[in-house]
Amino acid sequence: MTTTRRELAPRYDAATVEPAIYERWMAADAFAPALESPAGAERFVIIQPPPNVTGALHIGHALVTAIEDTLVRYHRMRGDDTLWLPGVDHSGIGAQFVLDKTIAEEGDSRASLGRERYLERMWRFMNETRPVIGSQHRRLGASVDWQRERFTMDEGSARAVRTAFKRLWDAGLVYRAEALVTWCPRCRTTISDLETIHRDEMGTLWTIRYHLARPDGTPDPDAWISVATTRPETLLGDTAVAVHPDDERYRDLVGREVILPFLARRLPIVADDYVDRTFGTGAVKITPAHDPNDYELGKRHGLEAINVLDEEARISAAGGEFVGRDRYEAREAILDRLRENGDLEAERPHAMVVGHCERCGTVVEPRLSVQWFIHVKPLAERALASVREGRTMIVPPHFEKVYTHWMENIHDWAVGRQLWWGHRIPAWFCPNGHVTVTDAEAGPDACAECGRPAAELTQETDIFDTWFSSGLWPFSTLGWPDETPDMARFYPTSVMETGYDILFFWVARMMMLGLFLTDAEPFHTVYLHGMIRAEGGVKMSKTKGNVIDPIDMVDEIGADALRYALVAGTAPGSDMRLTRPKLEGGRNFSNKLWNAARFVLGARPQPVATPSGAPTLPERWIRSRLAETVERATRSLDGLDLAGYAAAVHEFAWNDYCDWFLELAKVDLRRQDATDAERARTWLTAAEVLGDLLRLLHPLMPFVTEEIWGTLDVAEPRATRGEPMLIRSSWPAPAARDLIAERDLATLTELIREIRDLRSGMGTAAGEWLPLHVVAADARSRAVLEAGLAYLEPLARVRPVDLDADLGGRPSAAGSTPSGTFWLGTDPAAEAAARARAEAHLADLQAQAARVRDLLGNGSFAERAPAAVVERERARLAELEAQLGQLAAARDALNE
RNA sequence: GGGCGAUUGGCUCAGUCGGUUAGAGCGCACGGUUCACAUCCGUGAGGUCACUGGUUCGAAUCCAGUAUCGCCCACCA
Repeated sequence: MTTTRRELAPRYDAATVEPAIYERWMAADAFAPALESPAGAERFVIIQPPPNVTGALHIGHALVTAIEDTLVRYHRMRGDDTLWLPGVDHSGIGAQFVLDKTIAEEGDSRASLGRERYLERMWRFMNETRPVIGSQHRRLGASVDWQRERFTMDEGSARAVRTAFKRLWDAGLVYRAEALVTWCPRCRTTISDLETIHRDEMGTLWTIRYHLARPDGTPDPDAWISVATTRPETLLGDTAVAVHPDDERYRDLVGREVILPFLARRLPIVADDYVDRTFGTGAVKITPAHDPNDYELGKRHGLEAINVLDEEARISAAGGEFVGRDRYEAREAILDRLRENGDLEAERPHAMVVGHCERCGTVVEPRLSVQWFIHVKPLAERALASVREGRTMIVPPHFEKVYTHWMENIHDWAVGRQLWWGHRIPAWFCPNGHVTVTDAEAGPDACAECGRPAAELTQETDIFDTWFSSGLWPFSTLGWPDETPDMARFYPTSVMETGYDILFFWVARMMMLGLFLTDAEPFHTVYLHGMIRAEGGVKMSKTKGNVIDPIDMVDEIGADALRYALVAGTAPGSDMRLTRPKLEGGRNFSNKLWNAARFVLGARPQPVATPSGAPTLPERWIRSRLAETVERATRSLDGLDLAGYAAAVHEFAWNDYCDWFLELAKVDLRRQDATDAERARTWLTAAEVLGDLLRLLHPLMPFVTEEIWGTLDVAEPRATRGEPMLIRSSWPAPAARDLIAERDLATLTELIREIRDLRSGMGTAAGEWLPLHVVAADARSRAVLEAGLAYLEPLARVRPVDLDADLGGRPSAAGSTPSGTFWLGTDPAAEAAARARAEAHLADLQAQAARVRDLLGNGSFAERAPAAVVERERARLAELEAQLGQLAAARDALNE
């Protein structure tokens, strides 16, 4: 650690401070909840999406961390029983995708290694990549309970997965069936609809002639039916041609047969409503094994489904002469041959939607296979009711509609994946075709139906969709299915925070599985954040070179600055643009805090005397502003409005504390006539308010605030109330505001601002002292100005100040505030500018007064508007008229 | 083909229950060597709140429609 705890370096260096601070938190075991829940404490448990084990954290993870850590630190300071449990997801398909590429470089492949050695290799790979996520989380300041860290492939998760599946099975919610599923030929597994990305693409629509069969079974060269297709290679699997039953053109052909090219298969011509007469030729080739619609039609007409693609999308043995060729190669070959035969009637460009694998981008194929399904309707109904009836709230609320729409139209979940890395489905087959599902780690003792011994059973080779284990995360991490102390203490959880992009993948599954397995909503709030975009609102992508790496930013400007930039000015559920200036704004804010603290610590009287005397107006004022900020920050955080919280604290820190209070306090700390006791009181106020500011800001910017806190603690334990670490300190308590101090200080600052404005407009040199003449609006204002003379003079750069100015015979009053009018003694040249300004000001006030007068004169307004609103307008008019009176008097005096 | 969201100064975004003269940060202009900070200080300019119509004493805010952009969902060969 290079910084001492006694003083702050002239420049804030996040790169050295932040890691040292994290070490101190770890050493103090500051993240874990207490051993036992404190009596009377509320519970706050946040659920985070466990990042994929293989990756490095991207900017989206940094956003997750910023939001969640802010909430967690806030609740910890509030004294809630707070848990943030870290972990990583094994990411079945994603991990295999990455490992496959890695081992390919080593000259290996899935096939060359075999399942067992591949999995060994995977575990080795896991152990290499897993620590990366952890260390990056630490850099971002995540105050997670590392002792409870979990992994979706650990033993606890494995047990939860087996138990969950067994319970679903026992409840009759699991079935195994042949179905047409989406298949990725590169990942060589089934993927779900959600994992399929549909893109509009320009393809080709080919028109192909299928010749009618003659009685002897040979194709009739002169009679054919033309069908349109975008995937000619699938014709190898055709088992019919379909037309619309009412289509005059083909009425006579229904019931006859055509001969499939290359394979010479006889295909019936069937009639079905599904066919769109206006599309293509109005006749469709039917490939039940490779098209969802054809599959349905095939079932209606009892057609055979012939699979012509293997798992890598090469033509299978059923494809005759084309066997073994890649699907696109085969397509070209087939087209060439059709062309040669004169059976390719037409080809034209055709806009269509093509499905791609989310993971690898490969064009997916519908594929007929036997799959495990979860019957989700009953699960979805409960998940819907929970949200509809408000037991789980979604933030922002409009995502409830998205959630509802998806849940209402949900399809059964194909949970099996033909991969190796993941939880193997705990189902065993016996030679009699029976299925036995068990949650026992060792597998079943015997077939559940016929009693065949375990030795004769074989386990299912499919594994679970990664989201099945992720869907158990809120409770599997707490020890479920056992009734552990953690389950009792932390479940159901509080807030589940994630991006809206995985609402269906993850949130919906957690809701369904959580309700079914634990009979409780797994969390009471779903907080969805938006996506982070680059400049111009475009997606960040490596190819565009506009990716912001969070760890680079932490290195450069610090985690605090990054966190601030991510949280400030963002609304839940909407995308945000992260730009360089925004990040710099965060850095500047860290710097500002650092320097404010440097000032406060450097201004410490040596020694600090026992304070005495009544607090000054600025002291009362800053405490009142603090009280309001505490209220605003608390309300915002309780309402999950992180941007509101960030704005409240930023405004207080910069505008109230630095720009006004510290400048005013400098006057008191440096005045000659002050006693040590008074000076001590002012300084202590500065230190104590700084202490509370650090508390308020700590959830969002934990490092810089903790570092300053450490120094402040040494310099002034009263300011930290003896709480040695900020992370374990308490959230500021609500306090009463001092509205009189706020009004009185406004009297002073409004005048200062007006004078500065006038000086700036006149082009007065900044250092030049000008005489000030003031006519106070009332006795109270005059008293405030008199008492505040010592502040007024240096901050407005005016001297001497005449508080009892006489308007008669003086130059035009150049400015006015609600508490009075004033003019500056100036040279004649500047006076014209001042006068013009005064006239403009007067006109503005008159226009305002006229507007309010009109409003009040409108009978309907007085009658129908609420009394409070009317009253407010009346008061405003009175104030405007008072100011106008003063200004008019000043002008009259001049004109005489 | 459905659905959702957005549209507020040059840029990025706030704007509560409809109620003063619509705010902030960045950028811009002008001025600044005052002992916390130029990653700063002071001052200022800049907005028909996308458009049209309606409700209302009063609309950025509520309602209807239009336009543009974005996203999600969807089995048309």
